Order: sequence, then C-alpha cells, then structure tokens
Amino acid sequence: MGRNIGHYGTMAANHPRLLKPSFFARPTLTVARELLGQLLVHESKRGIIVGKIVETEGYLADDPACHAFKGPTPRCAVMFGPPGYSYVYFTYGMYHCFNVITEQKGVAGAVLVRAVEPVEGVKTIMKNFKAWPKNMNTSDPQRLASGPGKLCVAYGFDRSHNALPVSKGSPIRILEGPTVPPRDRVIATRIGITQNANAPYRFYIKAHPSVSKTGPAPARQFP
DNA sequence: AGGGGGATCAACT
DNA sequence: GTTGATCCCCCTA
Repeated sequence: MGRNIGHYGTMAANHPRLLKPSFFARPTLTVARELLGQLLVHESKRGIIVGKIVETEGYLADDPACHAFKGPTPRCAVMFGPPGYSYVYFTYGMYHCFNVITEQKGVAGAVLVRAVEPVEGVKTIMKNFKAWPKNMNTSDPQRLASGPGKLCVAYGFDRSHNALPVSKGSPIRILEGPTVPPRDRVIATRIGITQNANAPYRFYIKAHPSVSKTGPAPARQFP
C-alpha cells in the first residue's frame, strides 16, 4: 500500500496501452467487470491525477435504477450516444458522479466509477479538496476517492466534464492497469439506490481499502 | 409553477 | 440506523 508503482502520469500522455472506444462498445456488465484494476487519468489544470479503479456499477437500459430507463432526457442524453464518452451528473445538491458510456450507439448503458486507489497526483487531489466547500475527511490517502462523490471532488470533475470522450487526445483517459487476480474480484448489489436494488451489478476488489463499503448483500466471486 | 426525490457524505444517536 | 446540507432534474398540472 502506498508503494510507488511508476510514472503513470508521464505514460498517460501517449502510452499505447490506452483503452480504446471498442473496449466500451460491449455489454455494460462486462465493461464494469473489466474496468477493475484499470487506471483512470485526469489531466487537469491543477495537475495530472491517476487512480486504480477498485469499484464500479453497471446501469442498463432496462434497469429502473438507470437514468435512461424512461428514455432520453436532456441530462442523460449522452447515455444513448456512442460508447467511450463521459457521463457526469450532479446529485444531492453538491456532488457529482462520473460514468463511462457503454454499449453500441443508440443503446443506453453506463458504468459508474465508484472508487479508485490514488496512484499519482495526491498533491493535486489535496488541492481539489482544499477548494471544496464542505469538510471532507482527507486523513487517509487510500480513501481520498473511496466513493463516487469523493472521486469527483478528488479528480475535479463537474458538469463541464460531461459528454467528453474518454480516449486518446482527451484530458480524461483510462489506461490498462495491473491485472486483478480473479479471486479478488467480487460481485454484489449496488449501493444507495432503491429501484432494482437486488440486481448484482456492482463489482469491486475484495478487501481493498479504497472501496466505499462492503454493502448489504454477500459478495460472491465471479469467474 | 410547484414539489418530491436523488447512483452522497459525514456526523450523530 | 438516522439526519442535515444543498440544488438540479423531471413529472405533474
């Protein structure tokens, strides 16, 4: 924990192991599962931020918990667009949530990135927390982005980051990260929703300190 | 034009 | 387990 795993910020500029739009043009739950361990990069004005994705949730077109369930609205329109774009929305009066669009163009779907382990740019993350109006717990560097709201504070994401490509040439990119051993990848029910709450659409790295919380349902391993 | 609800977080009982 | 902070979104009328 807290080990230096390399200069991902420099690599992020033009490293070949960058997830391409084709990665996201697949079933939402497949993408949610395979995003575990990958590296979310934000090349922001304050500095570059890199974090290892440790927790995701899928949101599907036929899923009552999904913003796109009842069809396109101005807010969720990007969910019906091409895969590999960001979907950032505002919630609870002060927080944002960051998603990546999945499925083929015309089919709604997204993966909510709920938590990352900070890998690079902790100083920049701390600047973002200092600029945040509400008091947040920043004592544990492993838990600076241990939830979807905190993640957006840490990365400096807001609605200006909605509908941006998550790919080469964009300030937001996802790099291939270290492979997560299958026994450490678990599936469970989602958090903080009431609609379709029993759907096992949440994925996280077992016992990882940066995961938001264990959740109500017993998590099981998936192949 | 009005109002209920929300993919959150931290503090409190 | 419950509650306050805080405001945009979307449905209803």
